[in-house]
Amino acid sequence: MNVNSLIEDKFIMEKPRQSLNRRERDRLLRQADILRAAEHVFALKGYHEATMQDIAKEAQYAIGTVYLYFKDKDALYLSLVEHKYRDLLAILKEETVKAKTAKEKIEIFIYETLSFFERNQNFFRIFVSERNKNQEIKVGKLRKLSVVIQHKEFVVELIKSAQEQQIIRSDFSAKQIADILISIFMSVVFNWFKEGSKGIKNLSSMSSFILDMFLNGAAVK
Amino acid sequence: MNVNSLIEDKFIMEKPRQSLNRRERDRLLRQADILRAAEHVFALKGYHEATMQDIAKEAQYAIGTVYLYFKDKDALYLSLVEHKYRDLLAILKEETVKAKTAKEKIEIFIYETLSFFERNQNFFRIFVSERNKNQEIKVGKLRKLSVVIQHKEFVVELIKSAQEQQIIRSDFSAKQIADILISIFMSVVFNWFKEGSKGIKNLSSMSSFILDMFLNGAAVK
Amino acid sequence: MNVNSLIEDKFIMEKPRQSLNRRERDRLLRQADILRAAEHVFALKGYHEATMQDIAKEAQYAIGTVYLYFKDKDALYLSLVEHKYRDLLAILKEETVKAKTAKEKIEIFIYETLSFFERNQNFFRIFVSERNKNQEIKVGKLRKLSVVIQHKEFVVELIKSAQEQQIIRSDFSAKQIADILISIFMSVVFNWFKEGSKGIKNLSSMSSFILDMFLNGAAVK
Amino acid sequence: MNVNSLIEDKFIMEKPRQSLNRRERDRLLRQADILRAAEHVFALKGYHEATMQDIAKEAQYAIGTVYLYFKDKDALYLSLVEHKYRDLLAILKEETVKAKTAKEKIEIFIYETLSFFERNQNFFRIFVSERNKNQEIKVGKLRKLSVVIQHKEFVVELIKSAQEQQIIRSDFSAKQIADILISIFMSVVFNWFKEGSKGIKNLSSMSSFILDMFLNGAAVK
DNA sequence: CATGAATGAGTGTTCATTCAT
DNA sequence: GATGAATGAACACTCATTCAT
Repeated sequence: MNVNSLIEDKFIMEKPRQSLNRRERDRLLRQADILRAAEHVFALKGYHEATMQDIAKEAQYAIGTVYLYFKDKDALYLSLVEHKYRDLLAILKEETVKAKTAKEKIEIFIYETLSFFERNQNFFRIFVSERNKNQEIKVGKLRKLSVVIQHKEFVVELIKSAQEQQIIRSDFSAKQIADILISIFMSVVFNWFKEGSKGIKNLSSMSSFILDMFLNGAAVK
Repeated sequence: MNVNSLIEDKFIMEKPRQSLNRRERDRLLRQADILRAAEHVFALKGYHEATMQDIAKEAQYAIGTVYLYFKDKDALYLSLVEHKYRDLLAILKEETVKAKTAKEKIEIFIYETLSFFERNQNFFRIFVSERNKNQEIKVGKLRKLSVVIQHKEFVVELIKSAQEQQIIRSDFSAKQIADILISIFMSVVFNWFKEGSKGIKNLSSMSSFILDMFLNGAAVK
Repeated sequence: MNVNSLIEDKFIMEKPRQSLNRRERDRLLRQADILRAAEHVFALKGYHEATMQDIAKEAQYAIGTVYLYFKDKDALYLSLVEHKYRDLLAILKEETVKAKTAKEKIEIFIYETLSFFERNQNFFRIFVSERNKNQEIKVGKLRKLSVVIQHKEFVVELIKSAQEQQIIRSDFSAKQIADILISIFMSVVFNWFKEGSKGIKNLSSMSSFILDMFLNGAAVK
Repeated sequence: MNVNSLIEDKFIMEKPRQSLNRRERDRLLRQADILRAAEHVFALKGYHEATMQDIAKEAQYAIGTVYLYFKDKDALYLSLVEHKYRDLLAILKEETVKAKTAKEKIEIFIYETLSFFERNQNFFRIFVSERNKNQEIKVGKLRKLSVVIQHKEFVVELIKSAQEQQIIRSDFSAKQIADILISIFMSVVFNWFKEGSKGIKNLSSMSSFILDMFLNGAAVK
């Protein structure tokens, strides 16, 4: 968990009084500890099998402490997902602005997301578990998390501009095509992790496989 | 739940004594009731949030009765998934043999699966939930359910023969491509259901969208 | 389970109408079947672990049938104990009358009881389990079972007459001494069964061991 | 439940830091509460009829609290029996060493055990219930509880040394004779409790009755 | 009468959450 | 603020008993 993204949470851009900052910084440090532990445990066991006790132990805090930082299990989970998405989104935005063409942007999007998940395998499991979940009433709030929506919109915008640049076909909506891009992406990453050590394909070759399949499809040309 | 598939379970090809059949048929009818209820509840709440009580109530049986037909929650869940997959697989096999070319087979595969999920929206949620789940130790047995494997193999074989017929590119493995086909498929169906009533695209147009994206990709040609 | 003792239950000494007798005899036969099964299962698993299903299966009847003959699990259990005690008591009375002296009667009592338990090892487990149980509210009714009381009284009478004949000391009550006799007896039989095959002492030698310890005690003379 | 015996569990012979001791002592206090409640309830209802809820209520704790101290019902039961036996055994060892002759030791053994059960009537019921139980698979582990075995061995050693000192006859094994001593003992205590208030014999007279019957038997000399 | 499917109260156990220290 | 013991609602599952066939 990137502490920076936590600090941003607060938008404390007021003049930083030292004593408050110290307190605040400590708080964020602990929050990050707990989120790190939660990520590990949720990835390992899934939402329901993971207990708050597990997470507290992994974080090396008492269970009561966890509740000091997160109102309940749900909030912890949601916060975890939110921060991760925020981190990912920050990277994507930062890197894609460098590119000129929409195609380059898509390439960068794929490469950077791949690389993000490589560094965050635990989160990938959670990410995958969460896509597609409309059930689980409580956790369902996820879909409304603004970062998740922002991430989705980011991809849609990517496709939209590619459509404008005549790189992506325009006979289907950007949203539909964006979903398909993400789907293909997830499928590839999923297999990558499942195969584990043996595959160890490098990121570049995987990137180009995804891009190729996405752009050109499976048919013989 | 299709009662036929339940009845097939028994391979009762012996001379059908009426009295025995009656008992047996009753049993299967009730089993189907419960599976139907389970499908509904699991789809609505997911595996963990669904309680045996919920399912019993939905099926209008007492809790004990459910246990008369399924040894535990896990067995009920597994049985549900297994039967659904079996139904789907039976349809797919039956319909694809009619086709001559591999391309036709893929078309039929898409159309029939689409149509199956249209009739089994509840199961679709479960299906989606299950793909991607490596955690959840017990439920994890699912991946080993032979019908699930058979279904996967069926799709791989479909791709393989399309590769042999030079319809699908051969620079990637049939398995990789099969995964992508299923991914695209799932993504489309997922959105279809999410949009609910408003979209109501017809099956044929959706089929051709999936096929188009799968074969030709998203790039402008 | 001795069918005779079951028949006695009814004290039907009225003129035996044939049709009724037939019905009645059938009924007793089934009752005996079930009691036999219950004896086996209760001995194996104990009262609580034994299920009515277990017993029905062992008896090769449907569960409903068991309830046709015994009002509930408790009644079945009680009936079992009662019949066994009745059988034992009948034997003891029949055999001890043959003896002249009180000492002979005691010898016969020991020998016959030993021999009864040899033939009814299953019942012995139940018998042992039951002695000493005041807890288990429901089963506690046992202590009031008249046969159990009769059996106890029989032993007390045995001791009493031995006291009158100056064979047994009179400085303690017959009841106290009777309890001790039974205790010693149970302890020996318990070990006999526990040791199982290896010990295989014969009945006579065990009888005399019990009698010796009971009469002369453990002290060196 | 004697808190001392619980504290001994820990063999805390390290320098007793106060803070640690406090926590630990609290824990043992609560454990003792629960064991006390369990003793009461198990004695009253027996193992199976006693519910964890009953015990929790008796102990005035919530059900979850009981599980904080004992992993399951079985563990609670076993722990109870173990602690009681340990207490008894400690007393017996402590008191019998004071005696010189084997006969004195036996006298002390009888007197102290009598006195222990007078203070632990509830446990006596459990003790009696447990002797004689070979069935009940789980609870059957009891027989292997080392304290139970140690207690038995203690009595056997008592008899053995009495045999060596020519006080107890040697024509039967110490084990056989030990069993008989315990049997007689149990029988007397059992009646003592059953008669309840009216009997109120004093311990000394009961001791000598047991010893007399055990050593000299029931025969007129 | 015999059957055994159906019932649902009751049990052991877990775990998110609270709160006194 | 930090702790973790205490709580009790909730769940999966069992089994004695009933009753329609």
